[in-house]
Amino acid sequence: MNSYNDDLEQWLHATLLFQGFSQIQLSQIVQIAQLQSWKKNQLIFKQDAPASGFFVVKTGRVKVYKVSPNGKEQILNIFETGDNFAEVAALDGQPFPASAAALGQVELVFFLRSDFINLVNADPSIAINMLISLSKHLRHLVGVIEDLSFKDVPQRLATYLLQQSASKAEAARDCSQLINTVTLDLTKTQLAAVLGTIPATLSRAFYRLDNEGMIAVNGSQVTILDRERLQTLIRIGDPGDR
Amino acid sequence: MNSYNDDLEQWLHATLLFQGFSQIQLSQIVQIAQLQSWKKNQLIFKQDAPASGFFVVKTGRVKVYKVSPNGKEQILNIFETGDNFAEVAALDGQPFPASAAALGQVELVFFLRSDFINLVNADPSIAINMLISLSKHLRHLVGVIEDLSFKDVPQRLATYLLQQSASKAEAARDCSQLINTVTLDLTKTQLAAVLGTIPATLSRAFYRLDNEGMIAVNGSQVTILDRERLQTLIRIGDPGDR
DNA sequence: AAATTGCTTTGACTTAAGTCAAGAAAGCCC
DNA sequence: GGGCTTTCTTGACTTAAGTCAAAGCAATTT
Repeated sequence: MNSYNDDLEQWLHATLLFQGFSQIQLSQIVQIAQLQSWKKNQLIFKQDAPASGFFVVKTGRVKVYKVSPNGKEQILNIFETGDNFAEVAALDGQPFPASAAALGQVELVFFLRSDFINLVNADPSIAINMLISLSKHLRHLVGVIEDLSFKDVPQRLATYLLQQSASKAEAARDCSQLINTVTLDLTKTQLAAVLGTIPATLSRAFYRLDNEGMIAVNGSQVTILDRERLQTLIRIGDPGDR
Repeated sequence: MNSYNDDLEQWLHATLLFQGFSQIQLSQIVQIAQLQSWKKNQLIFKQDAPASGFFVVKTGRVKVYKVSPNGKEQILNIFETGDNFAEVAALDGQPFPASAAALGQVELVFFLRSDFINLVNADPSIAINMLISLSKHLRHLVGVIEDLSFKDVPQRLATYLLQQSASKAEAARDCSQLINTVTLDLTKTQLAAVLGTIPATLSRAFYRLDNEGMIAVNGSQVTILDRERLQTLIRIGDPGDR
């Protein structure tokens, strides 16, 4: 009950997972919360390892990913401040279905599975927000499947850029201009793993969209030059001459 | 409170979603349950339509799938007796992320979103089983992504056949022999849609595994001749001469 | 049983994308 | 800033898998 815990309580109250919770509930949650600190590229948990619990991102970003026997990496999701991840493992007690690693310096709030299960059994209403959270993750994965199954790499890239642009536009109410420049917050190797491809192929996809005048690439700065054509590319397929 | 409802109550009690529920809870649930009957190939709900509620399969099978702008179909999951689906839409109220259709004559138990939300608010413990259910669906989708991202079509087919064989072996305690014959309970066109490919490509994958002596195909009867090689095919890639 | 319909296989072709490797660019550390 | 490492791009090549279309089967109906 020190001010440190009060801070954490305040902070957790602002997350999607714990919003709307009562003071009593929050204080119970804080009591089982454990703060963790991870350095860049550290492995947070590994695929098939026994599930210990779940996490909320305090600061930094985390990638959740799978690695194939051949070494190809597929990033399933990237979690940022306020997001929670690995609830699945905390709920059903099965091993982690994927691995997680810190994309940079990361602070996490960790909840041990057994502690959390006790809490939910004592007060099931705690579980309700988690349903919403799981639903969101499920929808995201459906989107990933859609991309992998239906779209070629340039289409996936176009989809990604428009999504980034949209979420950036939503975050800041900067009108028109800035919305059209997306600053990639991943290396292109990481972006390739998000889009289910490899760096060489992603590089060629950037080249194509740039070459056809839909975007202008300058390092990690990508300017959207022709939203329309990017959108029709995603819907219909190749519009340009080749 | 007639015998009809009693039957439904009994039946629901045996499903994963409602197991462990009290008599009181079950009777509340039965009160909001609606029985639905669908004919083969009927559309149960359509992608992007407003979410009305969720379903439990009483009899028959249902496919949940997406269709690309080009008309390619990707089946996300096939649900059988006792399974529930579309909980996501019932929980977050967002539109359905995919479509669902009856694979044959189907009986469903339908729960209207608003009815169910009321029930959960009144008694949050009802939500706990749903967490497990969502976790299962999430894990399944991760598996689909893994297949699409890492495996070629013969590998996905091998994976499917071994899974079917394993689940068949689990269902019946028939030893050795019968486990090695899998009867496809989908048309090959549907199986192609499950595996994220098209009939022509699936046909060639069957040919390859057959030709290399790993399986013997005879219509919808597939006999597993060499489990070992199927397994190494999935892990490492191509073992045979070509 | 003939006929319509739908499912499956096959063939020839095209194309997207992975592989491997080398060079270019960018970032980082003393 | 030089040297180191990592990331990114490009080229030449290979291969998996989609496309289109035709033919072969199967199943169902009348």
